[in-house]
Amino acid sequence: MEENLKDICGTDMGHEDLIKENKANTLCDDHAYHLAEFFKVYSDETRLKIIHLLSLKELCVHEIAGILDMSQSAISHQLKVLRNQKLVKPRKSGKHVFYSLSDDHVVTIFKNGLDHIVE
Amino acid sequence: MEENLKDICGTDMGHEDLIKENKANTLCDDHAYHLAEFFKVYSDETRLKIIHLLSLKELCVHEIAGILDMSQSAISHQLKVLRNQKLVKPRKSGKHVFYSLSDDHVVTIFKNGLDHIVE
DNA sequence: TAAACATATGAACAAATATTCATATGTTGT
DNA sequence: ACAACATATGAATATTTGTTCATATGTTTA
Repeated sequence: MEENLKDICGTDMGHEDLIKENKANTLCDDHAYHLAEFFKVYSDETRLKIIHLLSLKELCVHEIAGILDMSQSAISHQLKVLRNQKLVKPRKSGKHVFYSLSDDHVVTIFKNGLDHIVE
Repeated sequence: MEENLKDICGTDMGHEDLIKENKANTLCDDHAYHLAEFFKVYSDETRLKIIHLLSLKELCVHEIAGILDMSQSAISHQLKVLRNQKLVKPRKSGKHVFYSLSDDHVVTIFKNGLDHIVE
């Protein structure tokens, strides 16, 4: 016997109506895009390690590369991503460029995530 | 004239010593991996839209596909990712499978992210 | 000024990821 | 039992993303 949609979905609407009804409620493309970009920055191991290091101390590019045992180029590319998304800010000093976190929000998000995985 | 490293880095250590010193402080690979996985789930537009919809109402696969104007297969694949990471849970009812969010944490993370991008 | 060092970046390559397509499994209604 | 429907999934394909390599720019020191 066919189950009543009201029983299934808690609504009187048929599936098609429900679909039409809810299209208006969809997270808009613009928000979805930016939100995805927001989370994407934090979704890479290297970037997370960089964020973690910078939460402890301002560091220049080759120091980060040395600590993480990665090439200067790889780190520089990732710092560019972090810069573009305004998570870190550079400070030029002679031939060095020192990076630090833009603000406390970055650490907050990082720590919130960490709480969820160590739980 | 060479800048003293103390001036540059706020430490007496040379760069090499600093690098050695800090390797111990690096976010361990295991944590980095899991943290990246954690954020990765939220870093896709389709998954974010699904999460958003499920925060409003329990829905079955073809309803989600209908609302988002995407193929059943694409949605099913993404639901698998969300299931694997325990963000959603399935409830079988006849030939339908209804999905809902596993717990409030998911919405909290979603909303925290949204706050950052609309600010 | 030349050599050494620090960083940034474009291009090439490799790896990961999302969607489509075809199809298998299982349930409902006739 | 059969047809229609709902979902899941493997394989193929397209796209995105991360790293390497080569090199350009700019600063310091000899």
